[in-house]
Amino acid sequence: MLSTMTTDSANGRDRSASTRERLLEAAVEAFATSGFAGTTTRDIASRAGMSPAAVYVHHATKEDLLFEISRRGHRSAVEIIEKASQSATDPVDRVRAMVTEFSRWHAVNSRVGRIVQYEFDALTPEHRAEIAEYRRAIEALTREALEAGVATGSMTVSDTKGTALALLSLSIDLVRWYNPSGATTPDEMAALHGDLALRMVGATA
Amino acid sequence: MLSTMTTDSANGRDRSASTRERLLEAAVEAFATSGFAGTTTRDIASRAGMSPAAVYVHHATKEDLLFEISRRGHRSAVEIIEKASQSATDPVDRVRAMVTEFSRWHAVNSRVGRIVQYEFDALTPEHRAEIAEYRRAIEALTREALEAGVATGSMTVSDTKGTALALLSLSIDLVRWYNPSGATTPDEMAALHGDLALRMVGATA
DNA sequence: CCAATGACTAAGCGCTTGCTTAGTGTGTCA
DNA sequence: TGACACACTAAGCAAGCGCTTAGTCATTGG
Repeated sequence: MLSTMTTDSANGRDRSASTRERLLEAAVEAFATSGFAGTTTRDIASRAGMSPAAVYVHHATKEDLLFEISRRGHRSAVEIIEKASQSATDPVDRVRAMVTEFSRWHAVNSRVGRIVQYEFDALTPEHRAEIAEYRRAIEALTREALEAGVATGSMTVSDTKGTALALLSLSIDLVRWYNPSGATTPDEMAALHGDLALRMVGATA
Repeated sequence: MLSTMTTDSANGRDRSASTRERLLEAAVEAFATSGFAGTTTRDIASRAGMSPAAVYVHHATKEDLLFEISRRGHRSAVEIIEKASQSATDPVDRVRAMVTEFSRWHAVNSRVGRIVQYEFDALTPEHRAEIAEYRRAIEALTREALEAGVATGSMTVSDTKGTALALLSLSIDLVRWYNPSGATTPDEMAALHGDLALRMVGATA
């Protein structure tokens, strides 16, 4: 029989793991709201309902919290765009899928997305180097999709690098203003950006 | 005869005004590099070659420096996009001019642009209210240009509000990654975004 | 049942923060 | 020439910072 653990009957290991996650969630809220430099470790602890020192039982430094959030966020985003890239063989369908899913991800995960996109410079040089790899992968995948479309003649794009960055900008800039409790749903944002992307690459919808 | 003032023979009033500007320029560099919360008043003072207390001779608080930078930046951006809006009667030409000039502004002023776009939440509620007005004006001008194009039949846009935000995203997201000492010039960015904008609104280039 | 383990806290250390105070030096007027 | 005005600084204050230390207490394996 599977564990019927309730919140107040966790064993040591479960308790530790879930507290670690609670602190990460508290850090996401704090960093997304106040930025990394504007957030205090006391703020993170109190959002998680714990004493200031509890943060350091589970995470070595404040920057380690940021790195963990940024790494998970980037890996999730890369996964989404890779999956979208593989979902279609036709380059036009592929570009639509990639932009649609990338925008949906930024709308659904707008709090984490804000940290992912705006707190890159707050990472240590070593951590920044790892994160930079994920970003390069996303840009490369996008550019390759455009090059494939140009090669088959189904798209008209003279500056594939610049256009790839512009496509990504549509999705990424969402985290600056998107309001999860507003009227526009992630699906609507995703569909709009997917349509706009096809126009931007000169594909016939 | 006009003043032949040299840097070391300024009178009190000139000296005061130029020191005030030097501190603002130092604050722009500091805020753009480290963010508002990550910048110390000592950092601003030392970038301006002065003692920490000198900041407070010319500016009441650190947030006042941010507000002055943000206000000037927004006013300049509004001016640019208003002028572009008035430069053409044909809606398609107007949209191209607006996006072209807005992107050029963000590429040329990428340091100030970063502060303008990312430090909005660091302002006091009163200051934030004034800045919000400038932002509303920019969004309204853009949406109106699209509505004019739809009305004359020269554009095909079903969601004018969403598309207006997407057009602005192209320009604004520049400040996140644009490198002034890189290979791409502001003119190139501006032209690319102008072209993409016309495709996005379904205009025949 | 008892020693060991490890999650968690109270208190606080050394340092930095935004900003102030008290004073110095220099150019400007009557 | 001397009193004033004002740009600017040296020193420092109260508060808050990231992080540590020393310890309490509940759970667990033998």
